[in-house]
Amino acid sequence: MTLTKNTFIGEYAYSLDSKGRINIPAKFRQALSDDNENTFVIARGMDPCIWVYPLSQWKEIETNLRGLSSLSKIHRTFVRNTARYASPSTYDKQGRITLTPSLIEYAGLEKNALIIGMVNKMEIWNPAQMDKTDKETIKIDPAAYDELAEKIIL
Amino acid sequence: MTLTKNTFIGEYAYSLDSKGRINIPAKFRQALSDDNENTFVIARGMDPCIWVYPLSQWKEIETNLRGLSSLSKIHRTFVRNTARYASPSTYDKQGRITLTPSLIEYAGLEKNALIIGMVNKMEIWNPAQMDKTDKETIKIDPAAYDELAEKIIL
DNA sequence: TAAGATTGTGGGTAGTTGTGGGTAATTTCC
DNA sequence: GGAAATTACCCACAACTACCCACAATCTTA
Repeated sequence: MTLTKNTFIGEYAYSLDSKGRINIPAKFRQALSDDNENTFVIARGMDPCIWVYPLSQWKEIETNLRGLSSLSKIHRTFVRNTARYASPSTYDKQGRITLTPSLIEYAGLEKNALIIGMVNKMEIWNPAQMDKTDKETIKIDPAAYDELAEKIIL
Repeated sequence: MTLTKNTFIGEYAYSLDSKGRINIPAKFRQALSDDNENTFVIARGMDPCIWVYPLSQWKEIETNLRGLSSLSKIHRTFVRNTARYASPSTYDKQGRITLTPSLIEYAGLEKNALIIGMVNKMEIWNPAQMDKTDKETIKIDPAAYDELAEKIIL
């Protein structure tokens, strides 16, 4: 059952094979709209994980990046860091995409991987790193968190 | 007799089968509006239970989540924690949805389960856990209750 | 009250999904 | 230009999931 197009939720435990390929959950593939041509764009996440965008979503990001002036150092740095490690990846007949060695290293991926739906994109984590990050969540300001929940959750 | 569409009240004692399926009370299914396509979205509750939203209700949450920028750490964490354990589930010809192992574990569900109407969604509880939580309710600040009474007429 | 319809529960089966590996085409480097 | 390495495409299989049928208990209706 697919919800909204290009929308991803849920968590999946998959594995990386010796060729650096990883399966995209069938539900996520089915959620892709046709104009994505079976293609995702992988990039460095802000957390130690890989971000996986549908191609169409990434194109919007590119448009936004274009709008940033290179006169600003912060902008230049942001654009560079975002674009630098990004790479398109079309999934094969079995539904797998190939990750780049650079991103695998950045996310500290080994055999096991966690794929997490983040609504407009997905994240690929090393399970151990995810655990660690989960534990740090506790340190987040509870008041700010509750305020968010108040606004978002029904 | 169904009251307002997509509105759930009442309590039901059902059972979880070996495949992780649970019946949705017929009254609740009949209360679903057609645009839900016989589908609910299950997610982690704030209490140790499973929250079950009508699809249309969940889509509103998704829209809200989309509005959060991934540049903010607290936003990322919030989106992840919310989306991660959520999963759509269409009920079968017998009126059952399938729960995910992760949510079954989170709610501590075994054979018996309590389904409780929460107006805009429903909750699935382990009966023992519900008892325990009931007892803790006594500890809730009476002043906060009074404040609510100003807003809600019983 | 009796017959019929509906509801909750159990289980079987066929199609789908995730994973491993092989082969051909392409690219890179000497 | 040719060999080695890399990449893209294809096939195969095991595990799982979604769909289907069956039945007993309960509720509805005539």
